[in-house]
Amino acid sequence: MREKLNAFFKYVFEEELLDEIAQLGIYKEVKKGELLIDVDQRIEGIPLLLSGAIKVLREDKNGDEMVLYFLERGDTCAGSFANALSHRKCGVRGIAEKDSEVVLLPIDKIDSWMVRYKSWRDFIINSYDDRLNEIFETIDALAFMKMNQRLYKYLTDKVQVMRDTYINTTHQDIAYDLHTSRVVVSRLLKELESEGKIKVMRNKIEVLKF
DNA sequence: ACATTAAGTGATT
DNA sequence: AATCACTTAATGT
Repeated sequence: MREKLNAFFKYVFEEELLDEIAQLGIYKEVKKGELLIDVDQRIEGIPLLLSGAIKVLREDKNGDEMVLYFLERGDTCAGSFANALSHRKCGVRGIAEKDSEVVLLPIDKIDSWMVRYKSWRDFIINSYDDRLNEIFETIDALAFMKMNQRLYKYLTDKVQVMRDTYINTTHQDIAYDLHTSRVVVSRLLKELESEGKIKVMRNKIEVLKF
């Protein structure tokens, strides 16, 4: 556990803090497609992402959903931090986009770490800033971008997060993530293909330009 | 061979 | 850009 932490956090956190995390954190593997957190679920701990990728979605009462952003290794869901402290419920759903490893940090500790470790404070504040900026990006995409641009952004983001130019997914699943219909996705994908940006296959898309 | 699921298409709003 | 209604293609059993 300590080695896994060192891999990404060696120069992020102080030694003692790393020791505490290794000692108190609960290591958890989340397989692709599994739920890490769900809407209205009580936060059991702050997740530190060691490897993999988590897709974070917003869901409304009708069950309609939309992707907000992806978390990568070294990220944490800062929103869960405030929620955890105030014992509020979570407003988003987190699903593993691929097999991932997380460390769940106990709620009572993260508070005291704030005053004891500068690196922890910085980490949390940075995390907030990162998440906020990502949400701004998605708001911009929603408000100002046409569906074809949004689709392309989605694909290139996914390439980034998955570190693979091949995306295994169906048109329908993309439609759910962008909150549109499958027919539209199919047509726009074909458009992007004719522009030479991607190549579409059954259950698979290759992103050529990104 | 048949059923199921993914993807393509034309027309309509 | 969404929806409908339908076709075609790929895949599993």
